[in-house]
Amino acid sequence: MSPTKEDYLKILFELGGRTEQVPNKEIANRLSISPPTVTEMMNSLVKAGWVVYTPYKGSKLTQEGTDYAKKLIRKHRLWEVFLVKHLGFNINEVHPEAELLEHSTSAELADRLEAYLEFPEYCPHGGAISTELMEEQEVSTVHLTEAVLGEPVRISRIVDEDKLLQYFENHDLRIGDRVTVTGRDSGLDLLTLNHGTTDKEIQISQTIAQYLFVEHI
Amino acid sequence: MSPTKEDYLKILFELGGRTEQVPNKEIANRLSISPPTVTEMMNSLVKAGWVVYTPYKGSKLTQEGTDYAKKLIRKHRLWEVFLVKHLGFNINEVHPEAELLEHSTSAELADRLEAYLEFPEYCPHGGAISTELMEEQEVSTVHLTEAVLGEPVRISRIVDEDKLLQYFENHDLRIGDRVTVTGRDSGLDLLTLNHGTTDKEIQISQTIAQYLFVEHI
DNA sequence: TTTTAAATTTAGGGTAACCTAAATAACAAC
DNA sequence: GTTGTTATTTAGGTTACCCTAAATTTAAAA
Repeated sequence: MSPTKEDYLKILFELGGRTEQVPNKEIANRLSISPPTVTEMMNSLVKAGWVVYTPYKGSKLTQEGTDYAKKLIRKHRLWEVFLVKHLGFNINEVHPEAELLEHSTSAELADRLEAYLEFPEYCPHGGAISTELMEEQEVSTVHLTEAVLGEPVRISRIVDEDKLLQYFENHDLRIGDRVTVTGRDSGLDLLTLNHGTTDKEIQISQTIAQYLFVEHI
Repeated sequence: MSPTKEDYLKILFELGGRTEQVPNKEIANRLSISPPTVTEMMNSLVKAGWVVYTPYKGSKLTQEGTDYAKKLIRKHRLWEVFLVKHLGFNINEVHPEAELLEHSTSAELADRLEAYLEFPEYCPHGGAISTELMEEQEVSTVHLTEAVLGEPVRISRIVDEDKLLQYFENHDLRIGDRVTVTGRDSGLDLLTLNHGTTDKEIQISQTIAQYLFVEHI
């Protein structure tokens, strides 16, 4: 498996490819490559058994593909914990480092690293580390955009892209914070929140709010 | 820089390409690739300024190439220290792991790792970590095959290839051990040693003895 | 000095992973 | 249901890194 192919599997997982068909365009956008390249790669991933592909519709991960993606994400998150906890990296610096390291990590190394870190449950962005917890987290959390109006939720995970982290940081939104969605304007792409601790009103883009995962409390 | 090109630079350094012209065949052997591939790659490394290449003769590293190779070797050795000291890996298991990790390590990460490890001087195989110490070590150590007959030496470094480590381990040769070369038979490719601690006689292949570096004491 | 052996290069080819431009399919709007 | 827009695929091309077979250069041996 090449790092390139591994990236496709991971992105597919992150875009919901475990349960739904992910259109090529989404993958092309996330990886900043052209759509024809995605088509080509999907055919190759199908041949290798990682993906089921329906032309013009999109791709879904097979069970093997899902398992592989989860292992990669686990490695990624383990490295993030190490980089933050032991090497003193800032939370919004670790993503690109872990992105590289995950592809160079054997199963043996991942297991030993996990033990060394004393079996952390979550990465610095709130993502579950054990593959079992990953499933659970997927069920129990929803995109902030899907939270019920007026009901308080707790921020449990932030998709770790450095620019997004900066955006949420700038709006005083952090893991563990309690917020309540008070308004939604799809026309203006706006989401209005009430911050549980400061009781301040916060406005963020609905599109970007998709990258925040919350749990009802 | 691709991991592939990085490997070429590192091998070149290890084969003495800092001071001497290394023939293509040696590189081909060490990387287990065909000679034409080496020729092709050398032309590419020349164009990028890492290497000076004389057709039919061999290649030497430029100053930039040397510096780059040293940085890679430093990263490699830092990871080895981490894997052995903190993750409990066996010394002869760490080489392949570090071989992968070194290519995914930013300068920032290397520096932080080094500090975390409390600035170790040597890797588990006795190789110097700081780029300055690397130069010094190169001057002060010689291949075991070049040790003066009858004069005691101390084993200071073992080239870290798992198979070699096993070979030396099997002959009770470890870093720090004092030995004296008592005989040399180039026809039979044999080197006879006296082990300083056990006073036993040891016979090893001269070809393989090149991968042991010693210091006169 | 000529011959022979070994190392190296040239020639020609393959796969992976990218690209652009053009053709086609899907879907939404009228 | 035709039309137009958007997504996707097909066609054809590029670069990096690998290969084998054949030609060439170098160096050693006769």
